[in-house]
Amino acid sequence: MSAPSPRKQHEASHSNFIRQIIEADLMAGKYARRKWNGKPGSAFSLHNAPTDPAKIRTRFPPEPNGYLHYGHAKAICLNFGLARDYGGGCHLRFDDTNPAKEETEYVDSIREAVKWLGFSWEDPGGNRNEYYASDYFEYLYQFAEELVRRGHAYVDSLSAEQMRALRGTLTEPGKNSPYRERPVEENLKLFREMHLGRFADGEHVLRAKIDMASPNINLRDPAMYRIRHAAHHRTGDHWCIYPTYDWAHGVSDALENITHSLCTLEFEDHRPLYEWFNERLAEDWTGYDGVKRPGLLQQPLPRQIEFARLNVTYVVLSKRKLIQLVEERHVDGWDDPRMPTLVGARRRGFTPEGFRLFAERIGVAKADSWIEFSILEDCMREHLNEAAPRRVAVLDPLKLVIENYPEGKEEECEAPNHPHKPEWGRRKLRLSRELWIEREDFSESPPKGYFRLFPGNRVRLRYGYIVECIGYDKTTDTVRCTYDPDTRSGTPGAEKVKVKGNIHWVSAKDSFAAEVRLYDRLFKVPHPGAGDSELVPDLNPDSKKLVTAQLEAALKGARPEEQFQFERHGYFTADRVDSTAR
RNA sequence: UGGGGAGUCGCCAAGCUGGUCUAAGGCAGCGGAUUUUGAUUCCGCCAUUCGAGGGUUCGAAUCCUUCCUCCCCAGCCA
Repeated sequence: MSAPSPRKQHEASHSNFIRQIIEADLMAGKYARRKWNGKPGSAFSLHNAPTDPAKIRTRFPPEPNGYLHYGHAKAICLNFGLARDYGGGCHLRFDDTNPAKEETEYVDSIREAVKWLGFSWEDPGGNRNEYYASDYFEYLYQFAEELVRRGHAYVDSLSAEQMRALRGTLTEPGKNSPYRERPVEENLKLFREMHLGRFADGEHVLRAKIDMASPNINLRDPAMYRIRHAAHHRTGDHWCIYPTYDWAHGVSDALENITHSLCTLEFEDHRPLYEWFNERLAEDWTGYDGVKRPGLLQQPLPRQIEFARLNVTYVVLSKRKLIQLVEERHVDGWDDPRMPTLVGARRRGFTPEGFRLFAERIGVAKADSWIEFSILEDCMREHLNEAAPRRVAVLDPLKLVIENYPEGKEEECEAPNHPHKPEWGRRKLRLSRELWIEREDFSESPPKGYFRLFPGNRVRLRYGYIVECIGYDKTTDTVRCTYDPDTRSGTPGAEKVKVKGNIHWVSAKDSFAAEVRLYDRLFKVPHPGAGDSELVPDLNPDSKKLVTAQLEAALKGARPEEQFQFERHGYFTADRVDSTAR
């Protein structure tokens, strides 16, 4: 009978430049013939495979060397959201090409964070799709040898400093390395010896042979392999040469059948290189022996698309700055509720639903932008307003005595668990002569416009009676009141007296004390550490406050991560790490 | 001074195969209504203007052109 609310009818446009690209590709059937057998592989290995059931494939490719933060949440929602919306799959790929920096510990935490945000990396065909760049080391090595054979790569024996000197500058072209014209056979021999561990770190490096005069510095013969005698978190000591990001990333995408490879803006001028590598590998090649060899990668090749990374005011997301906060102990660790990490956000009470709403609300584009922190907070409140049951908590308790209320008498007042959801039921609050109220709800000499408790004023005890303040006893720090027995909430005549103020309370006898932590933004300025300025002076000294609150009895059994709205205060979460209910 | 990007309301962001744009939507803000949370919900208001100038056109945020501003790039990091 009722029409949908007009507000819901015209949902905001979710259109963005990435969706347009995908929709155009889908329309053109660009990726429709890709083959897939559930296992990343070369053109040869996929030759007889069936058609890929996933319409598109995206990937979230974190480097397992730190904790995920708000920025990653945006990327996760984007990649997984697109895959979901277009009948595709999104792979979780750990980009672990650098043995010096990566650890297994982070792999677990990243996996958990993605799951927590509500996403799964299983695809329409039922494949698990959890991959590691290190899974492709063998492919990468074989492909690199092939590029050497085809004259597209060479072993350089310059030191890092010498190489830098020859690279040129932003405005001057680079110069060719003296080793650039090494014959193919010699390159092959040296590369194999690099692989075999015959050289020390840094002695040689495999470079793509592109163009030292390119105005794009990434094309000035970029490194593909470096020698690192280091144990890798997954491959152990099996390798002593490791591929660079530029070499490994595009190939990984291609092996995994990725269609749309999304990354941030700083990789824009890496795209020509991304494409160069994949195109060289995908093209057919006729060797000096006259034998034609087919391309190594399935086509069409993945397409890299760049979007603007997330910036949030009052928040710092650079790894360097986050490490500084932890190491210098300005926070209590990576999962401190004030940290912009996902583990921190979770303890803070931020929710997956809130993050997904946030990602949707901020959109995705190519313009650098700063999102106001309040938008993130609003998204969280928007979800919690729906999802969190209401409870009463007095965070800064002040004693109140109802002098005309009989000693020993108790009454049960009913309060709804959610004002707009009667189906959530009601709970009982016990009213007695002595109560705790919020200190800021009383004023001996009220400022203008103050309509809560002050001598001579009447106010409603939420869900209970109307009381009138008759004084304040300084020595016992107690507010004195009388109540009007005819004004009990929910009874006939309760509305006979109109009052503007409505304050919350808990019974002195029935409530319990508990530590409550109040968190505010970590920084007091919108752009902490802007430019190269110091970060520390920008810290908000009041970002964390501990109070001993009086909580209503129903809060006693709160389970870790259970969330509530403390009426008239805001949202609170039982800490999953540290919540000792008393 | 090389190359690659970006500039639409306080903050995001649609639109950019030219007319339906005196520019969508969200957030914030401002009014007002409901309300036992100074909350929520609801209703209304909120860019004659699209970085600036010039041009093409009957008509431009959308096309051309000049200029301005901001961001990224010289790791054997990602």
